[in-house]
Amino acid sequence: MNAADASVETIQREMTAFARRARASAGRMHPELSLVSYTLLGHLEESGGCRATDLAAHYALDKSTVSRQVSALERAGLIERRVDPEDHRVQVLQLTEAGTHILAQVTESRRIAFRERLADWPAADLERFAAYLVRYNTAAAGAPPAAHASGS
Amino acid sequence: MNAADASVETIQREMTAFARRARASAGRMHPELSLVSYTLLGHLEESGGCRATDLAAHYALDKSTVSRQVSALERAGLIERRVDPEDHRVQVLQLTEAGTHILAQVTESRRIAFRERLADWPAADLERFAAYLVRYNTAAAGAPPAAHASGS
DNA sequence: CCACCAAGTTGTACTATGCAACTAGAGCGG
DNA sequence: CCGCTCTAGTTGCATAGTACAACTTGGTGG
Repeated sequence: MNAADASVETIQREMTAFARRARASAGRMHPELSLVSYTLLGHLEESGGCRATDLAAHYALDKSTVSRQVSALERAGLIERRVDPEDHRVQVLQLTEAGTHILAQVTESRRIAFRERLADWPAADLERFAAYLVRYNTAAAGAPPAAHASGS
Repeated sequence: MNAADASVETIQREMTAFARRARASAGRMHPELSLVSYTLLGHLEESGGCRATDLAAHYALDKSTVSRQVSALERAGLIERRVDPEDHRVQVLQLTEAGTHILAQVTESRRIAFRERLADWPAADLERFAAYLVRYNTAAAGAPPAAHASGS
């Protein structure tokens, strides 16, 4: 195995290790907003409102899963649904003020946690690391890990 | 917000996005070996055998969770338990040949998937990315994201 | 109008997980 | 040696997230 392969293996292992911890960590940090809810809210904020189907597609989740998450978020008053006047099947999801507020809070406290862990990193390394992650995830979104199995 | 903060935020968002996908992706890739099982087997291989409590501590899982995972893995014939002769409370967990084999298979196919996504990366970037991840996870292990909340 | 497709919802099942209660073994002070 | 306490692990119970399948409702094209 050459150096590049070794790096790939390290990346694999470390990404995996991180992923395994993330959910639980996120839950411990913010019992009120699970990792999934957080990402859904985040997407709504970025997109400025979208359909449940869009969320499902974006996050490779089943629409039933999204439906339930959305219900929970609506019950919690963090998002609201508006029937699209042009297509009554569609519900446009949008953050409420409470949702925007909570999202900002959680984002901030997550940022603090991350910043703690990254405190002693040189700025140049942070930038490169961030860029690598973006690049990696972009590739992953286009060609998911299951590509050779799922085909989709 | 300065450039470093922006990088931190990007890192946070991208790590989160990855984490959210990882479990499902791993499951689709290898229905026979969940992400958790995979990491547990991996740890057993690395450590050359350890106790359930060690696994729980290492992965910040409840011992009951580990106990069930271990039971499942044993049922599947991938690991075996041996009572420690020096302390009959302790079960030393070790990979069986079948476990070693499956682990190698899954590792290989995961590596292929990762390599696909990283195919067009220069070797130098791979190395740096890997190093960043290791560094990040090491810091995370020492000072988990919930550090400011959990204390321990 | 009817057949078909698309967006969501709901029923059901499964997995991972944590907490609490429990069992069993180890170690310690009397 | 006896009980107290600690540790390792198991089990009962509850919860969250997820998928799949069946269904409801609304749009579209013949």
